[in-house]
Amino acid sequence: MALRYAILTALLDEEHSGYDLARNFDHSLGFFWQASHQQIYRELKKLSEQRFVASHAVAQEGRPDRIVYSLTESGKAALDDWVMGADKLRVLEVRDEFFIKLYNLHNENLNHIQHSLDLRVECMRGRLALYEKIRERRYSQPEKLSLRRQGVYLSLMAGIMSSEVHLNWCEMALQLLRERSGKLENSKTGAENKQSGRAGAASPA
Amino acid sequence: MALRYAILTALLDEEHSGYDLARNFDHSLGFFWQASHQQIYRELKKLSEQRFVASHAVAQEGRPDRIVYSLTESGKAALDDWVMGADKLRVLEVRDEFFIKLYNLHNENLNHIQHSLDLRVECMRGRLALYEKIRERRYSQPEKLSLRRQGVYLSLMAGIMSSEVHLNWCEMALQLLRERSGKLENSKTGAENKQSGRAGAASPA
DNA sequence: CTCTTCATGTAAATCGTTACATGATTCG
DNA sequence: CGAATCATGTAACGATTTACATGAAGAG
Repeated sequence: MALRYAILTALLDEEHSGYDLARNFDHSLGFFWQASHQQIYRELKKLSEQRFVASHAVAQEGRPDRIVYSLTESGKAALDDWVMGADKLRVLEVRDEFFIKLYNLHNENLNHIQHSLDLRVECMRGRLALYEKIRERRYSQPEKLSLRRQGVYLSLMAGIMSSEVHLNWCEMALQLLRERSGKLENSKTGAENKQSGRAGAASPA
Repeated sequence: MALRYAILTALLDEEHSGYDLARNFDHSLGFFWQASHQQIYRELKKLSEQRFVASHAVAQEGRPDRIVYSLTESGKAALDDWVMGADKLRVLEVRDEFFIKLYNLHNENLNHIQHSLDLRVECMRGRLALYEKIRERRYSQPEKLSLRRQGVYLSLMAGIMSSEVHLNWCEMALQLLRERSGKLENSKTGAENKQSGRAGAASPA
């Protein structure tokens, strides 16, 4: 039930096509709610049938028409009702299978896990850079924003803060694991242990 | 596909009933992967048919039997294979409809949003207290743990760090909104300055 | 005597993912 | 020429949620 309200919210300020919405609704909303284009098209159809959004085609040369959706008055009202309704008691639900893998850490997969962490670092740096740019461009003086834009600002800040802390965590984790794989390396070359071949290849401390 | 591996992971150290798993698998895994009891029972049945887990009933007086599941060798092997497999490129996916509501902030729902934030603060404090207790009891000297338990420790730390930062964020948000509702109050009651008391209480960076 | 907890489960509905399809355009 | 991007969609499947159901125990 939240996806439909996420879509209505993304249409508050300007109209969008399904394609636009799918890529990332607005900019920072995508951090707290993700959806594939199939979900969005399906939901847009339903919202359209219920007259919560209105659509009109915009012709383009060569490309297929864009079908552009905008929020109707009743859509706006439904959204406001939902916002005032009771919250789900689910707070900050993270779903990330990497942590399941981390529970299974052992010598044979240590390198693999370290590699995943490296990728995460890259990913988080990119995300942070994007968010920081948005922040500088559009939210540099939060006190002066309208109340609604302060809400958006706060969401953005939540995205920035949790990305930062996750980046810090990744680096802490990598450090701890490097100490470990360093010791592994030592005890292997020292005692001449010939384990499964590619156990401690990369990153010596 | 991740739920099944979460279940197998939870069974690594000790056997559990479906009921136990449903309440929260292990302790901190629940932070990164949630599932209802219906999902878990269904998955356990499948895992049982595939011989990835074994089950036996444990009789109890009065209450219905507990059906206790444990990891089999082939279950362990399947889990290890999955861990070594390619990662989903989805990093730190948060799904929290509160932020959709926050995008819709305006005068009419300001109080409601503030109240939601208060509840979040409570929730985060409770979660943090639980995690810190686990940390003190079982992970006070992370360097000395086995590699696998270091993985669990790192997951726990990720839970602690993101809960902390979310708590900070809530307090920052409340402060910003209190300034706003203070001004609202002022312009409403006229010149009388009766702010809500603790506008500068919390600690942003 | 009702409410909550323990403990398991079925059924239906919705949500989300993966795969496939179309047809023109631009990039290399 | 092959691949990627723009832009929309269908179909099938898998995951998740919500509602319902049972039956005994213990708390208030």
